[in-house]
Amino acid sequence: MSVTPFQQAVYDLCSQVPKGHVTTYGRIAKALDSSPRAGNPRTPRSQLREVGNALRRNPFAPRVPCHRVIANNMFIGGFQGVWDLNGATAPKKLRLLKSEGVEFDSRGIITDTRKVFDGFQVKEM
DNA sequence: TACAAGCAATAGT
DNA sequence: ACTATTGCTTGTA
Repeated sequence: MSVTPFQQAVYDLCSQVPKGHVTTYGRIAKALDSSPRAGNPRTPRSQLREVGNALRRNPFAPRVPCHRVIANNMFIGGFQGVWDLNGATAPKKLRLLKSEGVEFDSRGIITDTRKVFDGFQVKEM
């Protein structure tokens, strides 16, 4: 499958998240909203799904730090399409993030919300 | 090529 | 706490 422009934008934004930081779906959606394409009125709500969709497919599996994307409610979120801390992939995501300096509590909530990255540079298309 | 269904969520009520 | 939302991606006919 080929990569769509939307996915490129999403992955680019994901790549902008520095090591040891995380971001949220809302932030990405908002960043995308800052570089709208004419004639495409969209709302952050719809973009959330698009972002999640793109990341879930994740054609750039380990190349894109999709594990640095968490939910806006500070929940770590899912991984590889599985939204379950007891799943097979979530612990992996937790360990990955922890190795980068981002810690979560036993419920999967980030302990240091200051590590949420919010300085996306919107790339012009 | 065309159509239909689904989605790692969020905001508002 | 629950419900509604909304555009893009993916898969199949």
